[in-house]
Amino acid sequence: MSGLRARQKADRHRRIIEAAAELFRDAGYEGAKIETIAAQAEVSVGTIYNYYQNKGDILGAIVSMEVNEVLNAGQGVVANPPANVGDALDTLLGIYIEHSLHYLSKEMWRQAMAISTQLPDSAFGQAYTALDRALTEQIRALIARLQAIGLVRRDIDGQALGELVFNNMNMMFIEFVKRDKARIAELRAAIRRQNRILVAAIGV
Amino acid sequence: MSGLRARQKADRHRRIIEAAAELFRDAGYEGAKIETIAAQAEVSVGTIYNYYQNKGDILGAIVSMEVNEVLNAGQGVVANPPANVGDALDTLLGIYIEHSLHYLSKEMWRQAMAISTQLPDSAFGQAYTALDRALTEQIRALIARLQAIGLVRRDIDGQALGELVFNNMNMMFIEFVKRDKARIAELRAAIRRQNRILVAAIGV
DNA sequence: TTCTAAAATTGAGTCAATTCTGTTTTTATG
DNA sequence: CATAAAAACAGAATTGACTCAATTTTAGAA
Repeated sequence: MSGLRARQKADRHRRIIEAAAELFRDAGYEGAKIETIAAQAEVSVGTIYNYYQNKGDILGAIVSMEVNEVLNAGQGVVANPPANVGDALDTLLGIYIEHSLHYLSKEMWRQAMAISTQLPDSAFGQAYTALDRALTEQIRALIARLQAIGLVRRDIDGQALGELVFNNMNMMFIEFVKRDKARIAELRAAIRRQNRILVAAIGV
Repeated sequence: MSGLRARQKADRHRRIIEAAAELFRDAGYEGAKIETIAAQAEVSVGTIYNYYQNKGDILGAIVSMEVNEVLNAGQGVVANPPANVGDALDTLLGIYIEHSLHYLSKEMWRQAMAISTQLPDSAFGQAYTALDRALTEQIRALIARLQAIGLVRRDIDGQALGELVFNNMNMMFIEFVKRDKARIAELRAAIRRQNRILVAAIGV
């Protein structure tokens, strides 16, 4: 079953994603018509719906690539964190934030977030929630690491703290993508300021 | 200019909101067709669009009523908070959460949140952001009150703390409305657990 | 009362996502 | 090779939010 059909399938998947990514960037998510994506990918409209359940799922595939890359980059920090709680958190969250606009425009993020809330049970909705959980888990792992090193008090509830840090960052990120004018540097500074309260509380 | 025309206008507004609220609840947001809302409100489709810019704005009007009610209820807690930081936060956030499903179903919340992210510059998007800010401000006011009473350390950055608490609650609430099965009691317990870290850090 | 400009209403028409159904291509089998 | 079943494709048809030009209603002046 890995003959012609499978190859064509993979190729069509790729063509659709590439066409969509380009059009989403150029014309925006709403501006990119399925018909246009289909034309550019050289498939029919029906075929796109054979590959993806809806327009959102196409965007979802692009978002997944982005977040997985970020998760990968984050592993390095968890394995070898800066020797200071504040910097450790700032470095990990900094990686998330700095990577975030690499493939996705703010408008694409807005759409992706909206869809994941609107249709939490859709393929993309579930994938997005899983990605959020993976990020939370990575922050929790960093905290556990800092506890092991002795930089964070052992009696701190690492799970709760990880959720708190992720939730705050994520909410700040949502507000960030909602305002086209907002700058990355401001976002990071605001999050650092908020985390300072936590850092003071959990340091040994 | 407060004659017949103004009265009819107010009456049509009310009829549209009432019809929409009922249909959103019964058929869901997507399931409620503008045509049906118009029929039930005894106006034409065009008239609805004369009163509201789009379907989301109709939902927006309902959400605003809900949140304003919650803000009102919260004032009492800020004016007269429980004599204990953990309880004070829990009481205020508890009011928000317990009221939240009074007029709005989870599905309606999901749609409202999605629209506010998707179209942050629309009438509703801006109103929603303002409501979020008002809630954050109320939490900040509670913290300031607790500082004044002497329950919270004066050197704590009240603004940053307020944002942290609100962002975390809001994110948890988003996850809550995304899962139809999630119970209010569980949500409150999870938030209490997260806030415990903060409470330990900021108490005198 | 009658008339007129402004305001509001109407519903048929437009547009784009999604669905549906008949056709074509691929694979597996004899 | 021939062929039948399965998988995938195509694009016309449907659906529902939203627009707009024509019509109706209202407020106030004469």
